[in-house]
Amino acid sequence: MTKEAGKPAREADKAADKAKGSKARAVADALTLAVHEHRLAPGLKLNEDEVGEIFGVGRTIVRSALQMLAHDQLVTIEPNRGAFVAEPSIREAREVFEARALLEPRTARSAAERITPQDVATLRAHNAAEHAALDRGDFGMAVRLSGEFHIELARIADQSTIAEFIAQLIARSSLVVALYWRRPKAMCETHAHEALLTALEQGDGATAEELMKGHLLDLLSSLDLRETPAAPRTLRDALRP
Amino acid sequence: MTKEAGKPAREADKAADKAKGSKARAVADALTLAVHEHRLAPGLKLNEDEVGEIFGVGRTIVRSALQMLAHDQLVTIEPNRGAFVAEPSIREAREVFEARALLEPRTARSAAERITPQDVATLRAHNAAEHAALDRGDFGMAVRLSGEFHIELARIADQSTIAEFIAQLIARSSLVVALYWRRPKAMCETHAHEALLTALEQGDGATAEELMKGHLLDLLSSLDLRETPAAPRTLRDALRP
DNA sequence: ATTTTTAAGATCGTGTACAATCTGATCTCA
DNA sequence: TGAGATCAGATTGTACACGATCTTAAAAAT
Repeated sequence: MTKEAGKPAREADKAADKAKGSKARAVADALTLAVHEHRLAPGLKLNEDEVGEIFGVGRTIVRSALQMLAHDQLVTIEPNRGAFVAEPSIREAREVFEARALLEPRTARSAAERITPQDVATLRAHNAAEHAALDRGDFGMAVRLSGEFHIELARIADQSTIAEFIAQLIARSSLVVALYWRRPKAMCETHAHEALLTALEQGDGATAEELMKGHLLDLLSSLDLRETPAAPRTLRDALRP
Repeated sequence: MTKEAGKPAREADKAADKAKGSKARAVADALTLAVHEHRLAPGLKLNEDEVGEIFGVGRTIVRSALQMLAHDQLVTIEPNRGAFVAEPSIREAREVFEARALLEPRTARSAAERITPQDVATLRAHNAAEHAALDRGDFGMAVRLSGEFHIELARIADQSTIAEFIAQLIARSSLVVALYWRRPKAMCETHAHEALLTALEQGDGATAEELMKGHLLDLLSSLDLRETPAAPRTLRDALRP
């Protein structure tokens, strides 16, 4: 009996599951969450020793986690310089939304065809939480929940490969929003999500696809992606705050 | 100052080849290439010490490279067990082609709108090399070149984010082909590529999009993705669905 | 005073050693 | 003989130390 008998509750084991997967994954997930909630500003330097100290792990773990994030383009690793929270260029920002425009509308249609009442309940809960966060003024949490809505949709569509891509794009979108957000008139977003939700609930795939397409265009148009003059955006300047 | 006299010796060639990326990237690229050429069979165990010995690097580098490949789902890392060349399930195989169907046709259209004579020349060279490899009976090289055709197309479309996704999907497609290929009547592929090339050369985006869509469907239909594959690859896979 | 040089400090890249874990085989007992 | 326990070998997970490289800033020379 070297091992505990059986496997206990699945939901309660979530934390243990991550710890078991690997500490590096746990650190990477924590950092990703922080990016989703806009708690890590683009350009911030992520010192390996410092991060390791915070999470109580060695530098090896931190390095592994940072490499994961670098692969998702959430951080950029400059050789012999260190890791920094990524600062997506305007071009990259456009590319991210271009990719989302290719993936998400069709995925929303698929989701509409397979959605279950349970899924609807989950999404409604997400929506409610997002509203609550906005009313509370917790913009970070609102951005995170808004992104999770899209990720959950991809998961419902039962296409884990595409869902993985979308998750990456959502994370990068959080950085894009942090950099190029125009005005806090984002409230339309939650309404867009609600309209989507009703279409999904009725199994109306075509409408869901169109709504998602429009939603992404709205999001894109709410950004300020004009070319910055002379681009004085060096890392040194970015680190000045 | 005298950098050349420092420590060139045996690593000079590799340093010149991948001067920018680290050694880990070089190892990862080499392994990826081997997968593309069907030189690494799915399910093969990649012993860290062994790989390190082959490439003349330490286990740290190998570990980093394997983590990169694991992120691309080219290898699966089982905790305390090691790394194995991935064996995509039938479901994963379908998902890969589903994702390609979403990304590549529209990307082909974009490529047609931006393609330059230089790009056409490059693609023609690729095509010729693919034909030559097939005539020579070098199927591994043919598969690799066929994949690179698609990747190059995405690059021409000037959407590096989407190109990155497609590159991942192509790599996984190589594994899928290795596992589920039906018959060596793949010659249609090269003709499909040639038809695409002419459409691209004429800037006919709509035709290119349609051709790509059909090409991907042909590819998918040339696989044997029946739910009951007579070949449960390994006992481990059979026991761990 | 400005520019170049130089040195110090800090950070990252890599190899190596040790601990944890798994696999496979041997041994014991019914 | 067969099932279960135990142990040796091997492999991965992690921490740590040393060397390489970059940044920073002071100091010296023009």
